[in-house]
Amino acid sequence: MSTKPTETVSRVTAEKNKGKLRKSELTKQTIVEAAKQFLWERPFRELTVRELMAATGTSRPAFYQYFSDLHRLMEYLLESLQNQILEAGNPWFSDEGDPVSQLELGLDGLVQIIFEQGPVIRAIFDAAGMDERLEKAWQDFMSGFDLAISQKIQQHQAQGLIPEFDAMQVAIALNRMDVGVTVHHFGQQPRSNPQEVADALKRIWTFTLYGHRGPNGALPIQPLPNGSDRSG
Amino acid sequence: MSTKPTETVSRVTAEKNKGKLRKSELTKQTIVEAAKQFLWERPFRELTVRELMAATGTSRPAFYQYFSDLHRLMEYLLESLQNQILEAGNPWFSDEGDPVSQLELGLDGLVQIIFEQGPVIRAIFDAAGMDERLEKAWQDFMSGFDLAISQKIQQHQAQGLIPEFDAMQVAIALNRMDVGVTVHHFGQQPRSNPQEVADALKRIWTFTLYGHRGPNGALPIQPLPNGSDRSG
DNA sequence: TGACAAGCTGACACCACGTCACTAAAGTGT
DNA sequence: ACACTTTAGTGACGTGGTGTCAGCTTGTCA
Repeated sequence: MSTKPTETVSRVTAEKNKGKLRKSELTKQTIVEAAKQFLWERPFRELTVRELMAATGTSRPAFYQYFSDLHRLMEYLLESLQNQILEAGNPWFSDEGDPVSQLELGLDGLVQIIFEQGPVIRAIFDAAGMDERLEKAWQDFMSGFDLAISQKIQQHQAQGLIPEFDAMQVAIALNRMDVGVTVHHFGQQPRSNPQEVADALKRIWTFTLYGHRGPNGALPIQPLPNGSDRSG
Repeated sequence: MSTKPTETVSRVTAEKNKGKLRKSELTKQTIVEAAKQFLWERPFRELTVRELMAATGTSRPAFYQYFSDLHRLMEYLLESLQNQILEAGNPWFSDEGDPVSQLELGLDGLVQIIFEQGPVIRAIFDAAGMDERLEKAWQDFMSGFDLAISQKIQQHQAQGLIPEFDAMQVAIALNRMDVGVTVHHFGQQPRSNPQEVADALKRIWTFTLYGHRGPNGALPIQPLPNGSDRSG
């Protein structure tokens, strides 16, 4: 976006590269893949430019042609991740179907994605604490979800599906829970069983937002005079 | 514990030091205080031994007489914290009174403590991602709560106060939520209003565990679809 | 083939770290 | 108060990872 190739190069690229990657782009992807592979086995704190580049076969200084430091590399990974999560993320945000089922679907999808790249996500999370700019990027990433979730809550509150409470505060809490839980369970091998994790998250989300029973055909919030509420 | 003073010193200490600190202990506390003060203003990643010791007035190498590195210093802070949290922590774990009220009391206490030392706790949290041993200590710290909470849940499940579900998974999730939320809100200045934060946490905990009404026949939280439940 | 750019590299200076041999200060017994 | 021992503190050093830079290769096109 801000750094665009020179005129000469872009012309050449247009002529010659029919779906073929520029060498630079190829090297960059090699670095990214090596990093992912590394992070799948060892934590971010042990990643060094030297070792990373040794794994790619090119020299250490070459790294700096693509990323100004390791945190920028993580920022790059975060961007890719963000797209994936938003995309496969959340049926709940659509306005179709029963909210509880859609919420559960969304959580299943979220857990699945994070499960698939747990260690890499954990690395981004860890790295965010070590670099101001990456931390900011992570916060923005999270804030986006905070906002989307709180808006959805408010929408359902307006429809009477969810009781009144401070939507943003609850959204922030549930969001932080999702991150903490998935990083905990999937951040390093051996990873936990995603189904159990998803079940716990679904329970907390649905109980908190919709009460302990489904809203479809049943009152989302029902006072139930006598106490028999279990049998989940 | 492991490092105990020599025989001579301990005898002398017993005789002469009536509440008077040894010089070394004094210096150590100076370092700890300087660190806390620093972390109240700037993140852990910017803390260096040089700058820390400059603030204490003693030389940089002196630091290593008390802590083998900055992460050990954070580990020391974690230990102090642990005591405080366990202590003032959780009325819920006692078996007296209405569980929902006790849970809410415990959460209020927890939020209060974390509020009071938010930036320091955040620093420990950040630092945990940068050092293997500190990370282990943090995990143990968290696991302790996971276990205690899940046992309490199981106990209340046996009494029929809480519906059946995987207690440990839910405990882990709620615990990670607490950490994520409090670090988010209180980890740096300006800190959020602790009351609002506590309210959100209380809602999620109680709705998840006890449903939206108290198990004691009382209504700890008014469900009231129209009503405003957050007074404070 | 000459010329130019893209990609890559060896070598460098930098900075924070952790250690060590040593000095200074504090404390202890007479 | 003194000599003596133990504890506390320091200057100087080597190490390892970082980020940069001038220059070398490689590839491409006229």
